[in-house]
Amino acid sequence: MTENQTSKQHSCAIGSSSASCMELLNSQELELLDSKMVEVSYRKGEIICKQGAPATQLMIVREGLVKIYMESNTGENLVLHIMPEMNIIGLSSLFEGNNTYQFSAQAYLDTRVQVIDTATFKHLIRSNSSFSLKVIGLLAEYNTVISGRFYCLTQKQTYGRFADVLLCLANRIYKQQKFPLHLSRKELAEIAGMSVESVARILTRFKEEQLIELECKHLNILDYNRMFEISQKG
Amino acid sequence: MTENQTSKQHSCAIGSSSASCMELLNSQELELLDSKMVEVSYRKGEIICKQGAPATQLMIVREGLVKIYMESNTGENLVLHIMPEMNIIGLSSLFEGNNTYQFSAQAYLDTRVQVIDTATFKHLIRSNSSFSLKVIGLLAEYNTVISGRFYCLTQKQTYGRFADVLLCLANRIYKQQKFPLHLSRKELAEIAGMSVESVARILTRFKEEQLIELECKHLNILDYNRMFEISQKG
DNA sequence: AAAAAAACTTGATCTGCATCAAAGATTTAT
DNA sequence: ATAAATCTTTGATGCAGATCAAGTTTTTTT
Repeated sequence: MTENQTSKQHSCAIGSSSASCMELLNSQELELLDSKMVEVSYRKGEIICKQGAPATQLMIVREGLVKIYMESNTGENLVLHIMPEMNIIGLSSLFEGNNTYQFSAQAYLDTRVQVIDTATFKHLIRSNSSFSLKVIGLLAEYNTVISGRFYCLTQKQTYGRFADVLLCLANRIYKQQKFPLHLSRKELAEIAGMSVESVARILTRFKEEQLIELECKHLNILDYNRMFEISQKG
Repeated sequence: MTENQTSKQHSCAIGSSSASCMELLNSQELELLDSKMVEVSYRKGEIICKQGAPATQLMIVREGLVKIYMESNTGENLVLHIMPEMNIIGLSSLFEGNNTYQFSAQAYLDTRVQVIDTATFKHLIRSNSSFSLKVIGLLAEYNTVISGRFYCLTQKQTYGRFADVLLCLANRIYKQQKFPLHLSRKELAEIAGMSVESVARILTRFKEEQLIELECKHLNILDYNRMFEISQKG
């Protein structure tokens, strides 16, 4: 399970860098931030922000796991990004002339965010060049994450995509090959861009082939190399 | 053909804002830029940068049209973005720890670019906060463009996707409903994420239904509203 | 603890679109 | 101008994966 392997597969919904850009602020800036910032907690499943709503603020994820997605008229959501702590929701609404959220955000788990208005955030970018460079890095990374998912969902087929999702969970969230599967089949299906039935079929197939083990809601990737192979071939 | 309609359809490969961030530099910074910058011309079809190659420089498109795409092992390319002049190639390779291009770039038309090393570019970001804010805006826009295409190619089906491409060409590139169709069926297919045969079939169908007119390599969108409707329904 | 609801699995069918194939049109080379 | 190569169109076939349907398990409610 080398990081090198992970980086090649361009597919994961989660970025690799920890987005701790707040560390770069000086005490005065931190003070400003503190005075302007509000902390909000969301329960699992609650909507954090809604596509189309006025984007007057950014949200920094401090704890939990957030799904960033686009809503379609058909009711099917397109998951763009999954954000663990230290990521920033709404950065791409920062660009001029764009005053609404392009995406919705929902809590996968109980989540705590810090809300900051865009004006203050822009002020910090202006006043602190290291901070600004870090924000650019963050946006660049979000770009890479979305492009990777784009590639994965359009070029690979179901087994490859699903292998990708499992590897992503193992590598980026739980950081071990055996992990608790909090997500429902429906949520997995949404992330992998396929039907619930396909998820069920692929899981049973993976079990049959001894690729994974699934007991008491814990998933164990038994053969990491073959799983990686499947994710690569598509 | 209102801009409002255009903005709703989240599908176009081309951004709307002109990325003239260079205007924000002062004379000293421009001098630095000039001394460091090299201009390179590419012929139609030539590769400007290659996925996986070391990303030591950025390229500012000054003239022409550039395709940004990911290469897959199957030979099929995924078009992420189409950049007219005043866009910057390689911004998303700016993030720390990422030293290779994630995408390839190829000239659709004869193209002139200005090449600048990332170190100098980062220096400019640090020294000029307006410039840095503009770069953030640009990256945010690229994010939106890619997400829109992601949505379009995964949620809509062939007719909707193809209508989108035609509208994108009309609105963003040629800025009129009748325009020269320089792109081959193969290139159109690549942009719309479908086979060449599907493009041919859809075009004849659109002609039959009097939605478009195609003579002497000029395409005319006869019924903009219905085309828009098709692009929306998917 | 029983009943109701939701989540999951498995098989059967349907369909959008790619692929294959072959003919016609256009461009490029000779 | 003719031949060769490439591009485009149109029809026939095949397939991955969605949808439909029905049964099973798990979770929630009462």
